[in-house]
Amino acid sequence: MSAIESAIPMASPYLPLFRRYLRQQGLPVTQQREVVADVVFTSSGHLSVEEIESRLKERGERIGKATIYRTMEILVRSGLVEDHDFGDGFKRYEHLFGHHPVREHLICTHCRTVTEVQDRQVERLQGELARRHGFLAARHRLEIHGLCADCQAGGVTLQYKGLTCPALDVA
Amino acid sequence: MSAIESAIPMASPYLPLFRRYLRQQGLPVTQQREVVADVVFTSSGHLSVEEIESRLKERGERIGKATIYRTMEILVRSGLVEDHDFGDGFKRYEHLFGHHPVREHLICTHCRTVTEVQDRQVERLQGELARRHGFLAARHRLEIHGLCADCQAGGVTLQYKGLTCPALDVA
DNA sequence: TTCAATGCAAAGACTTTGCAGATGC
DNA sequence: GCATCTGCAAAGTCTTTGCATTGAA
Repeated sequence: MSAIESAIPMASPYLPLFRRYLRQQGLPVTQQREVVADVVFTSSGHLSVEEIESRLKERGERIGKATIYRTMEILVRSGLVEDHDFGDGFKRYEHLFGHHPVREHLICTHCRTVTEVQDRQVERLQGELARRHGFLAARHRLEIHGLCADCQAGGVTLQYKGLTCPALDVA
Repeated sequence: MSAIESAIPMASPYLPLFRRYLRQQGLPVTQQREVVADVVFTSSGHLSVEEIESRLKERGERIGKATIYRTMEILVRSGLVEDHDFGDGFKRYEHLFGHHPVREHLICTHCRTVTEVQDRQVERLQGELARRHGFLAARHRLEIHGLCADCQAGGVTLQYKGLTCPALDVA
């Protein structure tokens, strides 16, 4: 192995894909881009930029936030990574290897844990709704908000703080 | 009509609900809260704070942004208004009167138009997925991203900019 | 009168941008 | 070598917070 091909020990087997994408686009394959991509490719779950940054630090890499943001933009554009917005006020990123793209999420409103769920029916539903509106569907995202099993077991209850039946009860 | 009951001309018939909620919670019913709520109740679609602010200016109201944010928080808590995050980098608000809560959205990736869609199947699916994971579902949100009919007619095409088949094509 | 809300401006959190120096090709 | 990237810091955007003043009850 040459130094160029194995600059990163235990690099993700998917890293070459990103290299190829960069070359296809005429973009330089820099060390920073490779390391950032590798962190994302070798992590599971939904990473925030802050989490990516701290994993880089664990590896002894000192890469500026701006570079991380710029690299994430390219990764998303490449189709190798997807970004999510769960309403935390910042984006989260997830690589698309190793499983069918899962876009169904159970989000706990109490502990903010996000659980991935797989279901083929949503795919079908997406097609049906899109067709009905002349819409060309590319991807979907289903979020179900509520309480996870752990929080329920911990005694947390789901309280609806609003009015019981607004429309029927004009005083 | 007393001045108190009709401070706002052509006020939304739902305004009294918000007044009642405030009293229930022991919160003062202020002019600002009423006007902000009325703007939201009498508008359709998904309003950003900036849009709310400009509609207030059109009415000749001069209400600080902080007050708008604080009022929106209460409105969401009251259950009369729902907040959305379509990934624009800011929240949007929608009152829940006049129709079933619609949480299915077709989002055009080109012109960013959001179309509401109604479908009962999603409700059923939510229950099913939640049950399967011991999750207590409160609400859901289904976003389908793609190209709207108008943009398609306008010649916009949905291009996948990434690699054709990443996992099978490691070079 | 008394407690809370308002409005302003400052601070905060996340993200983007500008530019001098470094690096890929 | 030339174009592009990187890293830092500054700026930008949306949102929250602190505090003196105003207002509801």
